[in-house]
Amino acid sequence: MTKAPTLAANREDLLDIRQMCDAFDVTPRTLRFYEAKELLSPQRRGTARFFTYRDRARLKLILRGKRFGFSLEDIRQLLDMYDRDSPRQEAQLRRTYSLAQDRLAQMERQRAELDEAIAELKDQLAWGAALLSDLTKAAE
Amino acid sequence: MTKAPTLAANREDLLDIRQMCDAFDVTPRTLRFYEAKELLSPQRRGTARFFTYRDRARLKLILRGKRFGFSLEDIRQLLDMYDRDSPRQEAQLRRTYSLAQDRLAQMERQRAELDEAIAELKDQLAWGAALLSDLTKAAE
DNA sequence: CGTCACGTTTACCTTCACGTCAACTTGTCT
DNA sequence: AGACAAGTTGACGTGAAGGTAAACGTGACG
Repeated sequence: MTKAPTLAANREDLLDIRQMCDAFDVTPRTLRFYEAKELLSPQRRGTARFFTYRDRARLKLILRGKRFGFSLEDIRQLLDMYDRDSPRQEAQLRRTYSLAQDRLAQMERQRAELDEAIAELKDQLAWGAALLSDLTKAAE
Repeated sequence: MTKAPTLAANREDLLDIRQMCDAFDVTPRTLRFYEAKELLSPQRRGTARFFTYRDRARLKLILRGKRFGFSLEDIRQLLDMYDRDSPRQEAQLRRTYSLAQDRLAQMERQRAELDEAIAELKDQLAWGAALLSDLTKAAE
């Protein structure tokens, strides 16, 4: 099991880079890289970083997105969608909204495909199991 | 709509590189690259390539795998799983089998996560829709 | 027979997502 | 104050997944 990311962190807590790395199993380099790409924006006290609840929520979405094969740039464009209480221009909101609709459609296609892939793989496994049991019998 | 990959191709048909590219919407470079990586093994008449039904089935799986964020190397290891009637050593079969079990578990986790992600996104969309309608009303 | 469109090979180029390393602060312990 | 661990910036390196360009071969057509 990979450890739960929210291990004893309240909404108002700030995590330093090490806690953040341990919580999400990423390297410091990765967090700095995401900050440079404007995917995260930790508080900076002097030069040190402190990651807020918002950063943690975003990082969770980033890592999830990656698992589904989205690029960081793709992900960046969508992250704002999840940012409920940031000020918005209507035009920008409309763009984000329609982008999110597209993404939803894409994810639903992906789900259908995933179901299909799972069914196929199960089929192959059944066949493999049968073949293995044949081999075992033949060896007696 | 992207065109159906199996457009008028029977199991015994051989496709040349152009037909293959058109059918799957990839470039020749990609097909040659996959061949070099031993993901595909088209017939070679002299220097020319002809892609078999097996190649087409494999390419479909390759592209699907990519959409789910798997690397080509990941995919290569699994492709043999789908290769029903290639000769097998028991040891190798067992490895492949257990690898496929792992992959199945991984895909089922991914499916759960995808459902969650879809639910969240829908929620955000509903909220966005409400916000947009507010903005529209306020503008009247 | 020329040439024109494709296909092939080899080699180098590019982008993304980080890893690695050096040089430098900064906080902490003693 | 000295030392040590951790964190930071900046530059450069790397592997995956192709793109691009040059040089050559080859079949089809007029």
